[in-house]
Amino acid sequence: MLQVAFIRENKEDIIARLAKRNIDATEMIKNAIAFDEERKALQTSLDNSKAESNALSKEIGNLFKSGEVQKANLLKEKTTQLKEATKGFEQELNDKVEALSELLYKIPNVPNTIVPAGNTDEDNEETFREGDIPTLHDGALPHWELAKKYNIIDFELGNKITGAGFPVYIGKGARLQRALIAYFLDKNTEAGYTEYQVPHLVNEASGFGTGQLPDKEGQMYHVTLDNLYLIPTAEVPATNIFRDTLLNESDLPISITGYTPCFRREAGSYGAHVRGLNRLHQFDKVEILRVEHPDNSYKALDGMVNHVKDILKDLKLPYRILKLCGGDLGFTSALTYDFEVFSTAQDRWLEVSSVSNFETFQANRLKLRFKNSDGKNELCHTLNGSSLALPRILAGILENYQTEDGIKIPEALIPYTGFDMIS
RNA sequence: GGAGAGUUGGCAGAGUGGUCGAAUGCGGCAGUCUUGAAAACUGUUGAGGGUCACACCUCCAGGGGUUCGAAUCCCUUACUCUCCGCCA
Repeated sequence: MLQVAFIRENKEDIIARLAKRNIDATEMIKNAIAFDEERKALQTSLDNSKAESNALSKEIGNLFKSGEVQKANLLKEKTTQLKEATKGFEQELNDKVEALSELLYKIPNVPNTIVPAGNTDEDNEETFREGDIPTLHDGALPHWELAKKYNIIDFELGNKITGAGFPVYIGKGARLQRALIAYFLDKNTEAGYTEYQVPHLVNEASGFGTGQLPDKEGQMYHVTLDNLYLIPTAEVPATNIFRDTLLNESDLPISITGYTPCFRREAGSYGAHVRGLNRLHQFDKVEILRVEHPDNSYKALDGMVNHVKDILKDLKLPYRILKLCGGDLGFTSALTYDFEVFSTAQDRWLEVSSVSNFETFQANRLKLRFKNSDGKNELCHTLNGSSLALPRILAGILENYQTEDGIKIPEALIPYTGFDMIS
């Protein structure tokens, strides 16, 4: 969420930049500032009322000590009236604060100036493309057919055990999953990210910390008996490591990586676009996350983009990078690059990674700060990205590496799979 | 599941009704010494609101209550730990 002080000082600029998301924030911004003014006024009234009570209490204490009980009792009566007033102000203030934060929760992050305008994914700007799109043999299959043909993923079995969107990986398919996870984690740790294993269920406070709650709770599976949520991404537990923390400047930057399964309730659309591995309720992902000094966060974003590029290059998958337009940008992000791998047999691009800079948007809600060189507490910048999400990478490999004799394994993965062919 | 103890500043940890925003240690910052660093010594150092700056207000897990006055007493919720039980 945005800081009120920031809104107050950059009103026009914020409205102009939010327009890139195709929202007219004029009213919200105006209200936020007005609510804050009102909040301040109420706070002052309350403070004055409390200051008076405090002074009286002190006086009463002294009177009791010096034995002037009658005088003390007189003052006591006065405090009773003050209490009423204080309570009233308190109530009003609470209401105002709540109204303000509800409003703030609804204002998305301000897009970076380089974010292209646009409404949908059509308007995203391609910034990079690499890798050759292979020419497949006649009768090349989409990955769900390949999965069946070689008996490496069983979608129907998942239906039986749980429901749609919970595939079962079998034999070399399962081994390939495990190989990808290990490979990604190795690549990330080699690049300086510290590996973490985090819980797959989080409490309510964590859900609030990263903004899944209060609005998007429908997207998470909820364990009502214990009031815990299954994580939709490792970003939630990993980011909440830093909830309510005050770092030293020398602690920055922090780079962590972790593998988790991800659980998403979202039903999504139907048809070919959600077939097979394209969209699942449970999938595996390796995440990278950074906590940065504000001056360095965009450099860090570039670093993360380059890192993901290296991996895709290493896997020899044809991919492109998109700079997301305002309309496609996530609520909390200031700038996002999406990575898409070309799925040759489906003849479409599949999103495999999304790398974002949230600037202070997450940190503000998390209360993640560092002590800067002036000794002042300042919000950190947070960034994260997938490095990488498994299902669509798997789909990309299956489809792009298929031959008439079977599916070849990318060279970089062979040390992890222990085999070079699925046939 | 049963019984008990606890939750205090960046961290550890004292504090049982007014003199407590809170001892002490560690850490951080600044300085002395040193070619430089370490060590040692000296000073300084919680957060938020508010103000031009002060004043002032709030915060001792969250919420509520008692009281003129609460870190301190009471209720409640969450969490942590110990012992017992169960168990991978």
